[in-house]
Amino acid sequence: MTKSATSVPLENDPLPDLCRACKARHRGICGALDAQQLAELNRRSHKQVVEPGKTLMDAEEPTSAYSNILAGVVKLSKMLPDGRQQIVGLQFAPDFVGRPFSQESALKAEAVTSTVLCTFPRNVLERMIADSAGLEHNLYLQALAELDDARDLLLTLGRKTARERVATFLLMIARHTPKAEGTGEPQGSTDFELPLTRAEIADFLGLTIETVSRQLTKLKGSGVIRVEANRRICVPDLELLEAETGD
Amino acid sequence: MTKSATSVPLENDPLPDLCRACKARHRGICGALDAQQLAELNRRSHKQVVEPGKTLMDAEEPTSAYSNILAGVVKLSKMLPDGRQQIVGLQFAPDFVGRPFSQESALKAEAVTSTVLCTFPRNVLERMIADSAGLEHNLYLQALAELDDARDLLLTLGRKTARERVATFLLMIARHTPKAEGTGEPQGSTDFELPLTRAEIADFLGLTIETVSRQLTKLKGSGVIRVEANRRICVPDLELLEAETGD
DNA sequence: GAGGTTCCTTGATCCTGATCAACGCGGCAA
DNA sequence: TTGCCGCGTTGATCAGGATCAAGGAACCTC
Repeated sequence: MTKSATSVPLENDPLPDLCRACKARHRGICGALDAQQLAELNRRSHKQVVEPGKTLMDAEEPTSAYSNILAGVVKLSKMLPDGRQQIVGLQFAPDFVGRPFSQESALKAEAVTSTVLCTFPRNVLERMIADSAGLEHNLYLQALAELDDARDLLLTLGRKTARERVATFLLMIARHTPKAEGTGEPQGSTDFELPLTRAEIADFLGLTIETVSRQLTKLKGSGVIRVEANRRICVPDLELLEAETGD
Repeated sequence: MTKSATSVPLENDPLPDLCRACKARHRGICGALDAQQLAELNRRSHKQVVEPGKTLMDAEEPTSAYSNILAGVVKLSKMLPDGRQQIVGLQFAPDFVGRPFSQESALKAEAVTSTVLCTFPRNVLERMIADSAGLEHNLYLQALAELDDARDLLLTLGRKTARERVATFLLMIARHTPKAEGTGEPQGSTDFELPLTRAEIADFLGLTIETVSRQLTKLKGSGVIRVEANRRICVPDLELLEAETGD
């Protein structure tokens, strides 16, 4: 495993530039490849910027490509025939997006923020999986991590109150926002931008827009958060927020 | 992959008896092993019968063993500190139970019905994973299948009404109950036993016992199901039930 | 048979979050 | 400027499911 794999100075890094992000967490695909495979992957992949709201993958049409997220946020959602919608997962860099070994995924993947992707054809990846055990291992680790995420969310949707759900969501985003270092932020406090609209937060938490808005207002009233702009949240004390999550 | 792998007559099957179930679906571990590995696995594993309510795995203590389910139903659940509980997955034969590459799993696994397991030590499996790509592939496929299950459940918990949730659950169980052949059951009808108590169904669907009970009564009143005994359900027309699920 | 248990159902009432509705704000095009 | 939008907030009301409460049925053990 590449626990602390930043021993190679970036300038001399044999990794294709698209793939550096993958080394940070076990959720990208590049960490497991050897130099030759990386080179091929880089040759066959292309960098892509996707604007908010655009679809990367749809339940209707079979996916022909896979991607690694280099920057931005992607939502995975499911919809009922009558239009009710549920976001079943959020993915951040350097997550892998796509559904190996299956032509379609029953999921829709959409860019939430402006998103930078490293995209490559399905057959290239599948061949690489076939002859590189490490690659499949990395994908497996990511699937296990997504499974943990999904099950945490199940607990949230099945058993938490609206207030707890919103607090849980805020904490999740706070944890996905890299801590700006040396900014003199007091210990235990954070400041971050919500990548999702209220409607998306509602679809993630199984609530309505109005309820999300009201709970944010109440958390503000309790001094747990400050809402600086619509999207900008300040958490003076993370422990206070944690105490609101129910777990 | 072993799509229809029952070409070998069972009497002449080189598979250890514990592992035959694994061939049916991509959720067991044996399908991927060669004869020698199967022999070792069989030598190091033992068959185990677990009574309803007994714990196979707990969030508190690190798991030291993995299992394959040979018969019965296992529930995976999470609990909040105040006791609220959510079942986040149900596993049937020949699913694999355990959390590779992690000492603890944040989940509790309990037998729902009387369950037959094939259990083996963690280190044996992890060594086999290391030198058999096929094994990890099978585990990966199961993780992907569990992920799909979890996300279906997310949609159910986040966006469906109580009636739809109960219908969805019944249909899920119906589909996991092997169709008794040649019993002269009319086409499209099914008859099955609920493996879970009302309380467990409630914990699975994010509802209360009372709501589950009432919705079952209402579905009965609408002629969608008949409740023959507390646990025995008869679905005269599966399409009627499907129409109640919301999807 | 009495008494306990567990599991399930049903009724009455309450409350959280949904629904319906109005409005504020900022951006943007005509 | 005037209208839009899209996005978010707030208020009033409603309703679905939770909660509280009681009781029935099946199964123990004594």
